[in-house]
Formats: sequence, C-alpha cells, structure tokens
Amino acid sequence: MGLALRHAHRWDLSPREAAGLQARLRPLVLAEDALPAEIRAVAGVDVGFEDRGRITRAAVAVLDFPSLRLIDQSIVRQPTCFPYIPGLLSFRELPALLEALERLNFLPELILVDGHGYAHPRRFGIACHLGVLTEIPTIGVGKTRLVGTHGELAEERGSWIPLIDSDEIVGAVVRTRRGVQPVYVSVGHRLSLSTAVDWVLRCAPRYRLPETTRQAHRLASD
DNA sequence: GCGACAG
DNA sequence: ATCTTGTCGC
Repeated sequence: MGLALRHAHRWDLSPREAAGLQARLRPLVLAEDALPAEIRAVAGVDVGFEDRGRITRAAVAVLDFPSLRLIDQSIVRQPTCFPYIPGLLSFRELPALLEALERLNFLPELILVDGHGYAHPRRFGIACHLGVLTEIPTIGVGKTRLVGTHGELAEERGSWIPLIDSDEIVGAVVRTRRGVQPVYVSVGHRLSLSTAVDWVLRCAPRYRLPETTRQAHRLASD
C-alpha cells in the first residue's frame, strides 16, 4: 500500500513499441536532487529466474539507513513476460518488480536498481523507468557496461571517473572496494549523478555491490 | 556487412 | 540471468 503509479502503461508491447515508449517517457526523468530531507529506508531490487527462465522472481529488500539492517522484504514469482533484449531490460523485469513493491509494508525513500539508469542507448534504463513510474528516487548500479567509455580508474575505494557516451556524461565508474572491478553508477530519477555516487558508496561500505543489492539478490536467488 | 550488447 | 569445479589470494 502507498505506492501510486504516476504513469502506468501497458506491458504487452513489441520490442519496437517498447523502444518507442522509452523515448516518450524519457523527458519525465529528473536528473536533479529532489530527495526527501531525511532518508530512513533504502531499498535494493533484483530479479532471478527459475525453470530455465520461464518464471521470473522479483525481490525487494528494504534496509534501515544508516544501519543497513533489513527491515522489510518482498518476493514475487510470475510467468516471464518478455525476452531479454539489451536496452529493453525493464520490460522483462519491471512487471514483477512493481508487484513486489506494492506488497511492501514500508516504502523506501530511495531505491538502488541492479541495472543502468541514464547510461543507456536511449537514456532510459530500468532505473529511470522504475523511478518515473513510482516517483521514488532511484539509482542505476550496473555490474558491467552497456554504453560509454572511460579512462583508468584509481585503485582506492571511493574514487570515480565519468562514463562518457556520445560526448555526454551518462554515468560514473565507481570503485566501491580496492582491488575489485568497479560498478557503473547512473541517475535513475530525482537525483544528480554526484548524489547517486555518494549514496552508492554509503550503501556499499564493505563489498563491491551495495548492501541493498546484495540483500535483494539473496532473496531473489536462494 | 561486422561487432557490441544491463540482467 | 543460468548452467557448473576447482582454484588463487587475503
């Protein structure tokens, strides 16, 4: 309860129609800080698959901030409705994820998504899509690159450099832990890139991936 | 036509 | 994402 979809739409679209919808929703993304003054709960969302991909399992882990203790969770299983197509990930994972969010007892003020946000071919990755539909601030945290190039990143935790695509800064390559591969951070909705990087570092005090993502992944996997 | 390609 | 054993390093 409490979750009101601002721009709900149909999900039974062809890949071509899906790409067109992304272009239509893209202008709704706000890449400026518009978060609540106090953030008490941060959530991580992730999706796993069963039965060789026929079943989609979406999970949401809500953590108290700054303790990062799990305070609420939700797991939803649904028949998979869309194939995996690079650039159209949200049409495969969001239906189940939105259902999981609706079943939450406590809504978070910020969501870290497993996948890119603005660092996307049409600047509308799954983090942007989820943010625009729910109006909850979101951050895209990818484990691998979808678009863009970047230079050498310093080794120390906390260092970051811009991710550039078509002469535009679309995200940041962030070192959340020394000696491990960086993560790709980008704006989802209602915050700036630097604020997004700050929150990812605050939520990933020890491991490569944010605690939010780790918890959600655990729920969506085993 | 030849690669690249989130999860 | 998922299918899968051992292995290198702190």
